[in-house]
Amino acid sequence: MSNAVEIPFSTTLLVRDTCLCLHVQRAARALARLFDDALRPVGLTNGQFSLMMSLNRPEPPPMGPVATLLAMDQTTLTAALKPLQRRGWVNVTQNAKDKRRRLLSLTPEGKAVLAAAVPIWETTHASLEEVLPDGDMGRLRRDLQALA
Amino acid sequence: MSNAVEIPFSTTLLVRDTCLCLHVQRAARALARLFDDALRPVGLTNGQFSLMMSLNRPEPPPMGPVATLLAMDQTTLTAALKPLQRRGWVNVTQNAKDKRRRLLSLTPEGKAVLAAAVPIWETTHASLEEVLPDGDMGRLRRDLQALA
DNA sequence: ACTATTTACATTGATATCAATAGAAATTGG
DNA sequence: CCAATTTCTATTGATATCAATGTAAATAGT
Repeated sequence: MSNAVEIPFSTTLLVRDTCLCLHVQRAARALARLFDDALRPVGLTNGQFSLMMSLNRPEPPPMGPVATLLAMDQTTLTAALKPLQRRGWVNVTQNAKDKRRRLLSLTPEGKAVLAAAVPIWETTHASLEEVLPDGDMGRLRRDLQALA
Repeated sequence: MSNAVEIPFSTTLLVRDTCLCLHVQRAARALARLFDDALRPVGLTNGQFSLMMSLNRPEPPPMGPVATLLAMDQTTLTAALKPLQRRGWVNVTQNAKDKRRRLLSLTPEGKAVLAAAVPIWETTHASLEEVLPDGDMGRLRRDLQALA
C-alpha cells in the first residue's frame, strides 16, 4: 500500500500564480461574461457574435476553415450552428461541387442582428483599453496569437 | 420594411483581428486542449486540475472563494464538483458553524491523482515558454490578470 | 424575540466544448 | 475502373458554462 500523498502548499501557490492555462481560462470566463452581458439585448453571446461575424464574407465558407479560425473543434461548430439556424440567422447549404461540404452564410435577419451588435461590440471593446495596464492591447493579442 | 443590411467586410476583418474576447477564447480553447491531452493519462482535464489544486490547502475552503479564485460562476463550480465527488477525489462537507457553507477538501485518492498530475503540468507548462515570442510569460500573465 | 434582508449554495434549462465514433463523398494507387 | 485511403461533417455522451430561480441558514433592524 502506498503512503498518503501530500502536495506541498508551495506547489499549489506556484500553480495558482504561474499557470498560464488557468490565467487564460479565468480571463476567458470574465471576458465572456462581459460581452455576453453587453450583447444580451440583441440576443447574442460573445461566441455567437464571433461566429456570425466570421461568416460575413463575400463567399460563404465551409465549416472546416471557420472552425480553424475560431480554434474550436469541428463538432463544437456543428453544435454552435444549431441555435443560429433555428432562429433563422444562419443558412447551411450543401456545396454542389463537393457534397461533403456545408456552406455557411448569414440570412438577412442574421445580418440585421449582427449589425445591431457591432456598436455594442465597439463600446465594450473600447472599455477594455482602459483596463489594461499600459493600454497596449496589441502586445497582448500577439502573445495570445502565439498560443492559438 | 427595412432594407437589407450589409456589414462591411472591413468590419469583419477588424473584429477578427482586434477583438480581445475572441483572441482570449481562441487561446483558452487551444490551451485547454493542450493540457487536457497531457493530463488525460491521469484522468483529469485542465479545469479539474486547477480546481483540485486550489483545494490543496491547510484549511478546506468554502465554495464562494474558490469560485472567485477561478473566476467562474458559483453554479459552474457546483456542477464541476459532481464528477470529482463521484470518483471519490473530493469531499464536500457541511460547516458546523455555518450550515449554509460547504467545505471542499481532497481525499487521499484525490491527492494521489493530483500528485501524479503535477509533473505533467510542469513539463507541459515549460513547453509554453518556448512558444511565446520573447519568453516573457510574466508580462502576459499580468495583462490577463487585469482582465479577470 | 421577530421579521426583513442578506448570504451561501442547489436546481433547471440552454448553450459550449471536445473525444470517440460513424457516415458519406472525394481522392489516390494500382 | 476499383479498392483503400483521406476528407468533411454529424451524432452521441460526458463535462463546462451561465442565467434565472429557489431554498435554507445567518444577520440586521426594530
